[in-house]
Amino acid sequence: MRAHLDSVDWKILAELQRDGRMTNVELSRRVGISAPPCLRRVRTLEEQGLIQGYRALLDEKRLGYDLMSFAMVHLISQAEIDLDAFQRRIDQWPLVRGAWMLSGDVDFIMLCVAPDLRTFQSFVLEITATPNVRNVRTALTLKQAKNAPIVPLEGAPPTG
Amino acid sequence: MRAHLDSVDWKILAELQRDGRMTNVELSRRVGISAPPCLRRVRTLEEQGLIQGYRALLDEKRLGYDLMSFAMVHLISQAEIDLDAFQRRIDQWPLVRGAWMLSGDVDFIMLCVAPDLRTFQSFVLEITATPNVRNVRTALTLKQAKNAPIVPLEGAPPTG
DNA sequence: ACCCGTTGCGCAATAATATTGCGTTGCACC
DNA sequence: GGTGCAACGCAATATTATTGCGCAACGGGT
Repeated sequence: MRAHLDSVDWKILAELQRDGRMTNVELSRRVGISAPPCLRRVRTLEEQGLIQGYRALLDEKRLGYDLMSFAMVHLISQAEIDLDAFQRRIDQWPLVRGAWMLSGDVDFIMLCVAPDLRTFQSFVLEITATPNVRNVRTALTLKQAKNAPIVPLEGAPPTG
Repeated sequence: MRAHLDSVDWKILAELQRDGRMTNVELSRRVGISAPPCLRRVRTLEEQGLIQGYRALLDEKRLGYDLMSFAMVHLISQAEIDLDAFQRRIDQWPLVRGAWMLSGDVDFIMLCVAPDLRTFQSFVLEITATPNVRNVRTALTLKQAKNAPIVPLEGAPPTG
């Protein structure tokens, strides 16, 4: 397995990040090699876990999730076992799209969706009622100002 | 064009959200119709904008972006023209992966990546030096606790 | 400098998938 | 009961994915 990614690999990642359903023929054309080695590279990137998967990007508003909000959670105990317990709790909440453990003031920040404010409010109550939760602050999003591909790839690795 | 999504459409969205590169043959098998109408539905969903695109999910850590952080920005003026100006600024920052305009205390929250702390610090200085920015608070992420598909779809629309 | 193992390329052939055309069916609305 | 629409699925074709294989480039060891 290739130890280091070359410029063709970076191009592949950038292209698939931009359009994950591009055909391999088109992809190979764009990165400048023929289709078979291109596909082999993609498979290798997938096996290495550098490509973790592919997702369709949906319009959540038009699918009934009008509301998107951040929820910032302070816990009472930050012991590892308690952090783990809270993460397992997060996994079980379907309204939580993304979540991050933070350094500093707030312990977790969660990105949540909900069909309406009432649903969201009762969800916040549920979070608040969760063991080890000290308090929850929320911030409704008014508008998504940017939704860029995961990693900024302009053809060159960030470390040179 | 179908006014309302039926259960097959929801299944398609759920499946493509989970695996955006699934072949149409496999997809059609999973949603229980034959391949041609399945593909036609997918195209329609794309044209309607309900499917906005497809993305490969990359492992940002292993691609050299060790650091992920939130940046919460207070602006001085919240006049529409100033909000728009700041959004255009956001678009030009490649380290910003996602950004949301918020209600309440903070005006914008931005999800940023960087190869290292030094790069991130100088980026924060750049944000701070941006016109109309009152202050920036940052919170480094220690760990991504969840990265779920955009919309929770368990086969049924949220509104019934 | 040469040999040799390794790696990755691309051509060509095959397998699988996407896409189109078309006839049929179910259903709402006269 | 007829008619038009919408969506289905079959079958045919076009396009794409995948595999096998031979060749060229590179690097290490003699």
